[in-house]
Amino acid sequence: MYAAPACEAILPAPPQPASDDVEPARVVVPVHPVEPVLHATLNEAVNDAPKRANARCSNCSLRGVCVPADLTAAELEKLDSVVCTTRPVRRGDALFRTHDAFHSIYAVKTGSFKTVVMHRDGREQVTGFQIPGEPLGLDGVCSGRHNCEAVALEDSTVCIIPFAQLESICRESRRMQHYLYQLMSGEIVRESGLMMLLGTMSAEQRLASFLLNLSARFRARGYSGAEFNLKMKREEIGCFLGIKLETVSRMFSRFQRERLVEPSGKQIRIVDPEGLARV
Amino acid sequence: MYAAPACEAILPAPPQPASDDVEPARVVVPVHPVEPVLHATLNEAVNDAPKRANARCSNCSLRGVCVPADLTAAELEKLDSVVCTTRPVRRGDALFRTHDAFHSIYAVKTGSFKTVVMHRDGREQVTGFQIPGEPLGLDGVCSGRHNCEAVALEDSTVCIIPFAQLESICRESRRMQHYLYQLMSGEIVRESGLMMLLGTMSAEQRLASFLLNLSARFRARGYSGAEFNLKMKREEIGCFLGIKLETVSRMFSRFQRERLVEPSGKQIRIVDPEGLARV
DNA sequence: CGGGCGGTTGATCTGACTCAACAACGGTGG
DNA sequence: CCACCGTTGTTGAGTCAGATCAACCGCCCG
Repeated sequence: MYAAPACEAILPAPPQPASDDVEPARVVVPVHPVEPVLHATLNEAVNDAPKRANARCSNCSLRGVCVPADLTAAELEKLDSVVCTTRPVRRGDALFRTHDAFHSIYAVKTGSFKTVVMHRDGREQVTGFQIPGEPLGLDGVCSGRHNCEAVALEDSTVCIIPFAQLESICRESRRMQHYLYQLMSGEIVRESGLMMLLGTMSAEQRLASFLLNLSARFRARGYSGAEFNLKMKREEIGCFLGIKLETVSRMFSRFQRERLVEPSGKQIRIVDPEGLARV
Repeated sequence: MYAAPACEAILPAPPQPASDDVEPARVVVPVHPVEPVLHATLNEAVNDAPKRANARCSNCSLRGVCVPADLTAAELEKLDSVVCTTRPVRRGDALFRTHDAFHSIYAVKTGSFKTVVMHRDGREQVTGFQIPGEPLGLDGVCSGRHNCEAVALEDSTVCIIPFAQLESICRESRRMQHYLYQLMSGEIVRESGLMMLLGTMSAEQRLASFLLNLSARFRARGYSGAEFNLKMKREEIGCFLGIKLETVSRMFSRFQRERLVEPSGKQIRIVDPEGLARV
């Protein structure tokens, strides 16, 4: 389970020899990226306006994470011409809401998000947490409206990728076309894994899976897989895992007692990953 | 909930004015399609061999269900050139298994399937049931291997759609390209709905949702939405809904007591859909 | 006719929920 | 700087929905 997390695949798992270029080494140090302050002074209106700026996939530190590592220069150039804007989203604000018209998909650039689907009776289910390099909004293609809401867990930025333009790139580049199909298929696989988690696992196993999965995703991005900071609160974790917040808290305590993890508030250190996997 | 089933969307919900052509009227009669006998005499070997035959989307009774209703003649012709084979699958046999190499996606033509993901420790989760017109195998695009196994619930047939060829059609036709993205996105939405079901609903609500969803899907295909035959057994329903077979059975009994449904074995008559939706 | 499978129902048990109290934390204003 | 208050997290006690274990029925099929 530790080596091959079943749920929440690390993006799909496309041809991604990855780490044979300079990128990972450069981002390996910070357990957390420094929170960008550039938008801390922006007011709400400006906050919502996309910012045309250094949003170039060709020199983004996440190249090879949210996009295949081996695109040709021509393909990268086309991507750059489409993915030309980023947008800051403040902690607690929604990037998009359920039933918003769908125009773009997004890639988390910095920070983190949760996606939430809700029932008319008020019931909510968190369907995922997204960290840098991970996609948002793929569920909107189907009906032309977003099916869930994406909320920033901390001050964050996303790259905006207008879907119609992405589609036309994909008609020209076989590689890009296939990658987009892989991305969507990966989301399907991720959700199947979660159905397995929700349908068959005990509360203890759910939390263990969750921690190992997050750990693997952080590691895959060059952050530490052994120690990380959970930006989401216990209630959101519970809502994601299909259990109550008190149960989440109890399971954390149990793991601590059993020397599996060392939680200090939101900061989590995974002490015994094999033990966690055995739960 | 009844009018707009949250989980298991009826294929996505793409531009599908549907019923303004002759198809639905023609298939409206049989609550069950007559089970095709053509392959009942075939032996196992032949059974596995795809059959090149009248697999033409252009005159398939499911046109407008598994493919947009308003494709141009040219687009239909291209589709026909790719979707040229069907394959019978015997009850209990697998169309594909987890880790099989991915080459094609499939559309159920007759019969029905379940898809199952499994954990190395033997835990299983049914991730969906597919009826005629519904797609199978989209989860394989991501890694190039199937992520689940698809098992026929009765003697069935599928249309085989080689994915590489479908991709090249999609590079030529904007409509087809977008439809395929919609199809995959629809699967993502369907699974989100199921996560909501598994994460937040009581056993009673799960079964009610399940029945209403099946009902809507049958209805959308011209079958009766009020009375249908569950090909899957109680255990499979439970494994899909994340509850035990005894609980499924108890909930059926409860629904019968409350005059919501009239089950006689696998044949189900929905008596009070509004009541079911209120559960 | 017998055996096995699928389904139903009852009795008991238990993991997670609910309700409740309290501790720790972070931000705000005096 | 500290006092205060709302939010978030932890822990305990009691309850309940659904799991488990078990008996039994009906049906199909050899």
